[in-house]
Amino acid sequence: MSSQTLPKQYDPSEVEPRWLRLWQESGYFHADETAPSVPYAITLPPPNVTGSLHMGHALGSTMQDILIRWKRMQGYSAMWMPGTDHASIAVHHLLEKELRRSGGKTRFDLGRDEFMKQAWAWKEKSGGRINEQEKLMGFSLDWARERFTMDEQSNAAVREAFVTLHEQGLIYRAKRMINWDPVSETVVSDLEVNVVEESGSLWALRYPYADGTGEIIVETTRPETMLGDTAVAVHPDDERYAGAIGKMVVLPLTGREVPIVADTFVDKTFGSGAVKITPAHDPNDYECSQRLGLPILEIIDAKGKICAPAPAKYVGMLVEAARKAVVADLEEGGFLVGIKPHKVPRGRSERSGAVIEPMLMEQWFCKTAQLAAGAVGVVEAGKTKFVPEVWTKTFMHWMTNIRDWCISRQLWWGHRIPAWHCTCGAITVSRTDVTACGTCGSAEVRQDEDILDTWFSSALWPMSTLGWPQKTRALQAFYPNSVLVTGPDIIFFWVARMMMMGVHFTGKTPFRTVYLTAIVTDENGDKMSKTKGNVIDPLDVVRGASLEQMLARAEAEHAPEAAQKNIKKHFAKGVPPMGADALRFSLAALNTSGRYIRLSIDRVEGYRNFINKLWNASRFALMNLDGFDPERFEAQLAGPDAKAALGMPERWILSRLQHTAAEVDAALEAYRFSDAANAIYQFVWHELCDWYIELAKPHLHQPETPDAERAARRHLVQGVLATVLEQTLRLLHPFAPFVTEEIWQKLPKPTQLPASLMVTIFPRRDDAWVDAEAERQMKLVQDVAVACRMLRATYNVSPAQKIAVSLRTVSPLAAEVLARFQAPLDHSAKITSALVAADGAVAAGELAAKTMVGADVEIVMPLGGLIDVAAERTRLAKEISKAAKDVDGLDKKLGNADFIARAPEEVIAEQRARLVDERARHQRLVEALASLG
RNA sequence: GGGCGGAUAGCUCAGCGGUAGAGCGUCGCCCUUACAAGGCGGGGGCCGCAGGUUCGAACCCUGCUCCGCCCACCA
Repeated sequence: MSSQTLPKQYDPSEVEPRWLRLWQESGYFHADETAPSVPYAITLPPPNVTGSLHMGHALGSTMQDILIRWKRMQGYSAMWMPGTDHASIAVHHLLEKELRRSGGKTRFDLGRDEFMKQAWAWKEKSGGRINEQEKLMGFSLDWARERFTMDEQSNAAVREAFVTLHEQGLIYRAKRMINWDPVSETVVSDLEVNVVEESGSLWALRYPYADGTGEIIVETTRPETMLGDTAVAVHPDDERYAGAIGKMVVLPLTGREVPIVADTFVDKTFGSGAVKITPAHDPNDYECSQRLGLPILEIIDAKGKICAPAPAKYVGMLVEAARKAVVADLEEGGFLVGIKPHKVPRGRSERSGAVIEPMLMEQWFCKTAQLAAGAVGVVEAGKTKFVPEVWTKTFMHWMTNIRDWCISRQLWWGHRIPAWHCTCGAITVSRTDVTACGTCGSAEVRQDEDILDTWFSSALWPMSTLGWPQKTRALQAFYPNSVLVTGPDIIFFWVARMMMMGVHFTGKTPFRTVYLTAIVTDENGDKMSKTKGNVIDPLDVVRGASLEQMLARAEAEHAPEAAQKNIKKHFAKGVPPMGADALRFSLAALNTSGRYIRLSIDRVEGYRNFINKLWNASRFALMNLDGFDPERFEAQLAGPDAKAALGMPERWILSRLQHTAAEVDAALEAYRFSDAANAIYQFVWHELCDWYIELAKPHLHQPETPDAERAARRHLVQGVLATVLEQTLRLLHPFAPFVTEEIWQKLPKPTQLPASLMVTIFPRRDDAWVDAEAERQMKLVQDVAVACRMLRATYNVSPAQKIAVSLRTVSPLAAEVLARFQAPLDHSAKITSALVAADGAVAAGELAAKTMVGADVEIVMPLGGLIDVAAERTRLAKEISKAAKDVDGLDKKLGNADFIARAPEEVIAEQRARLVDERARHQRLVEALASLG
């Protein structure tokens, strides 16, 4: 088998497309529901078809792919379900923005059919782009199963769920106080409203008593709503107004008379202690009106404009304009008592940013109490676990305080509600399209104009993608999913609702574990946003982007001026191409248990360097594997004397590999992605590259004249290097699939292995190769080498210069190890060592730099004229003082009777041993100092 | 107003009862034929503050001070 050579630098742009194609064609991404192996399933949170993937998607999906690839390599039937979400209101918002920009039109100018046509076109474009991105990232999604939330199967699931819930009385229609978005002209759910405190004013108004005996002062942040007041409320215990309760006041500007009522919800200490009641446009006031049976006047319409029965003067004004007009008129009429600045909580639509208008409207609702109880139940029973665990509380708290869910929307892009209204007033809800009223039989029926909240279909997603409501084989195999990986920001929107629906319809939780990822921010901890111009686009990181390209794109997307400026600041030199592996590995390595991941190009660059390091280690291996026979080596390794035939460094690296495999496995099992990535990083860079490859070099070097023993040794070292590398590639493959596959394909290896790395078996720790003794010996060699290098560096010894060094030790064990590994040690530290059995006396004669390794080994490095006695004294004095401090501390601890009496025995023994070592070390350092004269 | 999380090296974070760690940055020396996207070495920490528990606390408990989230119908 001939070795192959690799270029000096890893070039992902050349490598990635090749394997993408091969994997696609291989069918490895597909998991069959009829396969005999144990199923492992993840449903990809379907990205919105609003644009392209952002870094949050890249993070979540990379973690999913790591899990899927890892489990696939462990032999599971690993299924990862792809798909996209129609994202009703988000798509509306985007399309309408486009309409406004290109001619000031609204969806109503276009009409329902034409709007839907455009929405579908948008979906095709955006969905295609998302697919493309997912493929480029190397995600091993089961493409044959790909779904969309508005496809046939999903539509069927939505209808089934809606009708069933309606039959069960869990979906109902009612007139309730809802959140109205006057810009999108639709109702939105409580979750889609963000309440922010904004600066506004508090107006004090004078309402005169109808009987002319006085007046009452009310304070409000929304004076325009006074047009719809139907009462003034005071607290029943408020003595100031004891006599006023029951009186009528004349409502200014309208002339209407409204009563003064008593209700305990009023806060006596706020303002005047009297509050105007506008039942139709304030949730508090509405509830008050219900308690007291007050009339309701709706004076704001769906467009956010004042309407009758408000006085004609104001009708047609937008809320903001009406406020100005009302205040002016009140002032003119002498009803305005005062204005002061006031912080007001203002609800804004999450999507459009419009100020939410609380309104009374007839809508469809989903009753949540019973559904929530089911979801809470599976969590309490431990059927679904949250990782990190802290989220359990957040989930439970919301679920136990949940309110009914408004599911209808006055939008077009989505699932139309399967309810038909008849002229007789009856509503027919049906799984199939209705042509005749279910009550009177009339053909005068028309389908409800509204559509369902996007999250209604999302809630069914883990089931509907597997064929529900049909009892399919896929559903049986892959439901419940093994894990859901998503962001904590959609626990309520999505996770909770999937659990409610899943438990309700199947009796089973949709997923055993919910793993919540961190939120990706920029390096300053600010959320990435296009308006801020701090977005790092995953594809830019993968393929690279020039500053010009980034600016051009921002311009095409109509990003604000400030964003352009920020892009110039953040990405002055653009983004260099890093490759998908570097990005994937970075995301894993940075994904600690924290709530945020601060990502920057610099950090990805560090991990790209790691990928390149592995590349070059492999390059070295391939350059030195000529003549290597994997079959022969495998047979040797399986033999009874295999271990004895290997050198200590070989046994050491194989032992370290076992630890690494165990660590990676354990970390992934616990969703500690950064620990898994870092274990591999540490092993590859600091064990395999820094030490093993260096120690292997002399053995790999071809002798001029053939020597049977050397050739045999060389073959063994080649075998260990190839094996360790091959196993490392397997460990790393879920994180960095491309580079590992590329190297693996070129590596000489036994012929019975499969055609792709992605279907090899994931390494597990093999205790037979764990070798504590080799690790102990290697540590001594490393420590001595490091100490020698330190002395060399301290005295600026040229790297080319070999130096004679005496290694003096009182320990026969250490002496034996050092003797055996003198050659590799000399090679690694660039020294010519001489072992000396120390007799306690310090070497006399020429001045030398000295240091200790542990308590046993004294390193004496004669440097001839190089040594600076004063500097050496300072350095040694520092070491001595540190040792003295350690000795002191240990002395004190062991002199403490309580410690001896109460601490565990092994701890005491450990401390005693340390004291002995530190004392000896200290003693010899002191002697070394003395020897300097 | 409730609830949750965080404060450890210059930066980003691990560690969560028994010798304070990593990555990046920084400083010094090196283009040593796998890799300068590299090698070798160094410096750098009252582990937020104050108490307590313990033989022993970065770690457990209490309080405080800052940051940051989430939830909530107060005019």
